[in-house]
Amino acid sequence: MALEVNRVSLTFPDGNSRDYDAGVTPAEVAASIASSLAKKAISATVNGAHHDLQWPIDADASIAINTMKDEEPAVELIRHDLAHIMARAVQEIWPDTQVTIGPVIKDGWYYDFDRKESFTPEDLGVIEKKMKEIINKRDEVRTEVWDRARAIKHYEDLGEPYKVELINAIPGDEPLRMYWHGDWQDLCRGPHLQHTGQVPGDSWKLMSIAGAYWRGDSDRAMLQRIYGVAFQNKEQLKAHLNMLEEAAKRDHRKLGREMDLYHMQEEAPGQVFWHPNGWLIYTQLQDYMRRKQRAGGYVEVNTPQVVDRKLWEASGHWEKYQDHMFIVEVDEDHAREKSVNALKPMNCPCHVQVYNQGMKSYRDLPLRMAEFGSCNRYEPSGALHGIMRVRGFTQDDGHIFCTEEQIEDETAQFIAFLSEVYKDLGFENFSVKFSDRPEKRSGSDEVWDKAEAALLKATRAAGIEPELNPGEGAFYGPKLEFVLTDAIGRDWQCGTHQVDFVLPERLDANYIGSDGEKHRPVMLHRATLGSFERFIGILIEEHAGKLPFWIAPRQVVVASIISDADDYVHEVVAALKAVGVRAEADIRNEKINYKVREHSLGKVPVILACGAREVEERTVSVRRLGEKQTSVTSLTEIVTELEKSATPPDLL
RNA sequence: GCUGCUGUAGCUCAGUGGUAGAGCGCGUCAUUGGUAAUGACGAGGUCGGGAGUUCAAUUCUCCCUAGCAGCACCA
Repeated sequence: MALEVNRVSLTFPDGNSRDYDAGVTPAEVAASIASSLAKKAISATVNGAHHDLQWPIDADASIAINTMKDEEPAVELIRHDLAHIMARAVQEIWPDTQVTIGPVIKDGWYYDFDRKESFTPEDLGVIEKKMKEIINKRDEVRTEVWDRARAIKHYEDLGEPYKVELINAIPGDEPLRMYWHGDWQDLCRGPHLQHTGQVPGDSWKLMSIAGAYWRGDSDRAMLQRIYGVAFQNKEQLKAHLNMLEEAAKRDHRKLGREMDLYHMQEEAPGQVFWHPNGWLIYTQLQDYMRRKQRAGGYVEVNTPQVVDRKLWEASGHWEKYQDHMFIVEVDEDHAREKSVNALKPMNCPCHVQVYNQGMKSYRDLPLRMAEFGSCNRYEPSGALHGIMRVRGFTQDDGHIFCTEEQIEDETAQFIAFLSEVYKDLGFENFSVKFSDRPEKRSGSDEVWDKAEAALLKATRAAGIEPELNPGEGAFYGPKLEFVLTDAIGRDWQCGTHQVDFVLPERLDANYIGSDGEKHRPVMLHRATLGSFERFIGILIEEHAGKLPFWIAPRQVVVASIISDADDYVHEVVAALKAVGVRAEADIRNEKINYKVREHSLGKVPVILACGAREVEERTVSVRRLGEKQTSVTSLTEIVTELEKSATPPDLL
């Protein structure tokens, strides 16, 4: 047969297909359809994958040409090209800067640079201006595939060692793709736009500068990272910036002050001084959890705060976490040496001590042991964050001692338990992550295989397909993490459920089986809220301070409109208090407008105003937080209604 | 812990090489007002801590400390 060019058949979204010469690029395909499409095209989706317009197609495929109207590819390319354009701008302004990597992230992108001088906030404006110039130049974007040696030589000659290292880290003989935005070049997987002018000039913004370790390794160079956000159009950018502004108002640190919940001070970094309002939330939550746990078959214990290092050595924590423990040394008069203790950083070893008292039978299992355990961890200074990441906190901790056969059922029960609690507290959705064996760990691979398999199986049996978090498990076992997000979308692990075959071994826990022999129990570490501190922080941000009535620290303010109503106000407050509602009188000599404003800012859910009319009719004027409307209700009715609202959900 | 930024009245923030200012809040007085700020007057600060430079430091330099953003860490 004579030599002929191979043909490929491309199928379009409408189901029609057309034949092209093999090696045809999506750009050529677009041009073959319409020149207007060729102009508007930004990329293609080929067999479901995002494809550069310049990448040749060698086999039959499905194809869709993307334009700026296609949100997903458009946003992806805008952000990705902006990363390159920003890097080009930075190198044009400061040629001694070295470039590293610049990926697309949620809402935008970042790029990491190595430069002697620090970028200043003012520099962001300068860079933005240069980026706009580059966009206006409408420079062509080109791409070529290079072999490894050529690429390495290229970057060595340019004095870009980070790029050389990146290439060396790319596995095997994978071809390397090079991109040019005008004359500026970067190593990049792609795809990219056709020219810089396809990036909208006004739908993005540089946000901040921060440090970041090269390749995420704290032993390596600290680079300077510039973050940007980008969207399809100006309106979306505006909406995003507006959202951030609104989110800042929900920050628990701001609301904590405004609602007078707690404070922190220099003498006790990372530790909370709870004020009456905050402590009300805390105790309300604790009372609720205590009831739930009792109903869930847990026994509650309490264990010491200061514990000799011997126990931590036995558990393995001394070896692995000593730097993160608060050490307490005590000189004892007649002792040969100082006694060295640590504030407990967690409760598990203590719970095993309680378990180990007396003989346990298989009939005692599963033994569910709970403690509101106060812990102290010397967290790195940079990790502290309001009350969400602290050095002194209390876990709603629990350890379930059980047999291997009981793991699955106990896991399923816990997931159901946690879901109920989260729902009661206003969290319908949460993400679940599965963390498997870390590099630094105790226990044999065989034990880990068993633990991971058991936990995963139980989770799936509970109808949850967790997101995989490789290598993030605890040193003694795999973890299930229940993650909630704060006002600006940062993830926080709250609940956790962990399988542990290691600690019972190290601390010699056992039980007598039905065979009359000693056996090792499995330990399940679990916390529902995680810590009260973090959970309350999340709770405040989730509800923007407008907490569910039953958990709100201040529930009702009864405000007088005229002083002739004062006696009646006190009567209303007394009636509410009598049924367990947290009510306070406000009979200050102030106008009702003033009182309403002040208590609204204080996030009081219900304001009951009383004037001459209410006194006369034995009613109250009800104003609920967030509503402009008021309504008049009889005293007896509102007392009944608020009594019900104040009842915790588990008691309804 | 690392990089950068910040720390002035209870809060939010201005300001200056010659020991400080606003608004809100707080106190007093007047006002009894119907659903997000009534008015007048008044009190309140070793300008995060220490050292240095200087005739003089809240201001400039260095160290420490705490906070903020991100990274790293998170039993």
